[in-house]
Amino acid sequence: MQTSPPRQPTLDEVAARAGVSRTAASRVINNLPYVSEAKRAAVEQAVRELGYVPNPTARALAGRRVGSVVLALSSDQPGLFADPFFAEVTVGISSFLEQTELELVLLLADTARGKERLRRLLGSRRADGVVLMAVHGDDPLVRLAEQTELPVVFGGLPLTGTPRWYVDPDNRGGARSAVEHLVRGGRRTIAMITGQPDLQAAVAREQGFREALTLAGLSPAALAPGGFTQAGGEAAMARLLTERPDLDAVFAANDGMALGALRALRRHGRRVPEDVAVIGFDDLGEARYADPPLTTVHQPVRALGHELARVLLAAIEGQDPSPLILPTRLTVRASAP
Amino acid sequence: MQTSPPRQPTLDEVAARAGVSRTAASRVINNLPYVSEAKRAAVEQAVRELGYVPNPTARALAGRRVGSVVLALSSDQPGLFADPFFAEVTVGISSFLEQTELELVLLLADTARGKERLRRLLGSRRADGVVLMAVHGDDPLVRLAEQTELPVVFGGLPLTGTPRWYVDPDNRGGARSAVEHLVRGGRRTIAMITGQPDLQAAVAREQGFREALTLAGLSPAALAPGGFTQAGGEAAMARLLTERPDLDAVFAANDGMALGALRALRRHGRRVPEDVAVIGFDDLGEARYADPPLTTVHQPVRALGHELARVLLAAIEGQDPSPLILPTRLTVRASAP
DNA sequence: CTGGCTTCTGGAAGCGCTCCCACACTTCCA
DNA sequence: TGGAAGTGTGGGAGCGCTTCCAGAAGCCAG
Repeated sequence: MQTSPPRQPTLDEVAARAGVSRTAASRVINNLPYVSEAKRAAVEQAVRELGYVPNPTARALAGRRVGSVVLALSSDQPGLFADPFFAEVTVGISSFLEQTELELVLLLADTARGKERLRRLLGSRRADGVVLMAVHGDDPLVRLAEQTELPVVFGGLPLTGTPRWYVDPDNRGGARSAVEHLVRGGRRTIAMITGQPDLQAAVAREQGFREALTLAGLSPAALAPGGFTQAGGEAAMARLLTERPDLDAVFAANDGMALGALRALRRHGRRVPEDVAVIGFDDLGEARYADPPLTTVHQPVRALGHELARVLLAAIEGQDPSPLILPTRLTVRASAP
Repeated sequence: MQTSPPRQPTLDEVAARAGVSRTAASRVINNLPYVSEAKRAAVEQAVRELGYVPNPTARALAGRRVGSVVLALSSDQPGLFADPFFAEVTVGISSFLEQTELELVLLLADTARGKERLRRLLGSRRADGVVLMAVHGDDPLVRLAEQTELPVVFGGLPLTGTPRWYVDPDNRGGARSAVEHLVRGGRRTIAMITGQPDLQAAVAREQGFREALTLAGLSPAALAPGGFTQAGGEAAMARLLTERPDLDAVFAANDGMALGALRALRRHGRRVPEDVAVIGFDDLGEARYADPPLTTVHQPVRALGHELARVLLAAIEGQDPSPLILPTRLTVRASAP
């Protein structure tokens, strides 16, 4: 036997207690004009006394906004979210949303079911907006996302086309700065471990790599795909060493692959950085603790999340925020001094 | 000028098209009895033709369930969610929820505002249930969570008290198995790098450490807190070496600290495992790639998420699922063969 | 054929809120 | 001094769904 369930007070109860109409009470709650100071005060007191909290469900049904935004990863790799990159982005988004009343819904669409859910979501007003990340190659969701009236902000560009709203790290510039650093350090035989070719970030990093080499009058010593994983990077490095035993530097499209490369180099008896310099991309904490500590292109991951949320909010509010390219910056450590 | 917004069809429209009452249509949608086969078929066809999708907001308002569960981290460390542990748990939860219609709301309550939001959430029916993780020492939310009628499942036990529903890895047993392994390997002077004393997991791991030593007729060589961070682990290891230069093994309460310990040991010229064996806890991927690869207590993190979701669902459905202790298992690698 | 089941059926009352609108009362300026 | 414009005020119609309830229809034992 319980005491009667302490039902949440409703707006009607607040209004009754304050001696005003529900409409007036609603205006006070939402901080709208056309309420006298006296009534405003009365309502505010009633709210305090009753511990009133607006019911977001009712609000969503009656009004336009739903009160939540979705962070969706549309990937083909189950568990991709476990990548620390996304966790950091999520923290950034969440910390921005904390200043608002919006809730963050996580939609990890890495299965057919998940994708179906995301598709349905885009076609209906069940959230106020969507941050869409990790879209691969020809993901049909990209087109869907562009057609829906729901504001969709892309975290990272899709492989083709340019969405209306996006926030993207400067992948090309970052890759370029890495290569420039290697060239400045006297390296001439520079290879690259590339990421997945159906990810725009991987393509852009490879582009930057090639550009910088061309500008320096060099050409790539070799390239090998590493699939953005540590194991893949290790294998790729081994292949590169076979192909170009004379290479004196390698640029990996992310830190995980760079760490794998370090392992492979060690196993093959190459000293880092004396024989081979290594540069990664991301700077996600693990880089600092690598052995040797990894020189890497830092990207402001948490800021990325922050900006994604900011842009999405602006879009929801009917503004037309401009897309954003976030600067990246080379962090020099021992692996490529 | 836009074409008319392609509003989502409503249940009324489905009912009209199928030539039945809204009530009947609702019954079909919810798979309830008392609808003739003929009407059922008609409604199903109308649903297909119209592409009808129930509006969860309206559903939530009218019915009892809200259609979402909350994953809340009540911590004092902003950005704690960036810890790969939580990302993995989240993946586990999400993959379980994918089989249901429930959405996952993320509430990172690491600020006063966030905690206030969590408090309000617990006091209102704005979600169907809550998974609460990372509660520290005397977090007042624990009491609140126990009082609310909202089902709350704890991921990891709070420091004091035993909640009605929880899923917890076998921290004590895992720590014990680590120490037993060290003792079996001939180590006698065993130190520990402990976690934060206001986390039950840290306390339990220290307990297991002490128990196993006692059982082996030994006593702790030394203990030093490492705050669960890599940098903290590194500093702690340095202190341990000063205090007990003769130690031949160290158990760290998580992998991050163990990695820090590896660095410190290397810097101090100790060989791992020849001079000092190192064991960590968690086995989160980074352990495999450490140098040397880290022996560590594996805990089934994704399964933890999975079970949390399962238990929560059962609780929501009015059952009284039993709490769960998930087994941990020592993974032997080179740092403590 | 009657009464008592069980199975259908749909009207109507909400869930708690927002917002349109009609109306009242002030200003303020031509 | 009339009325346009600005400020308060609350009634009421929804938002799209679930669910209660009253009643119709079908079925079988007595």
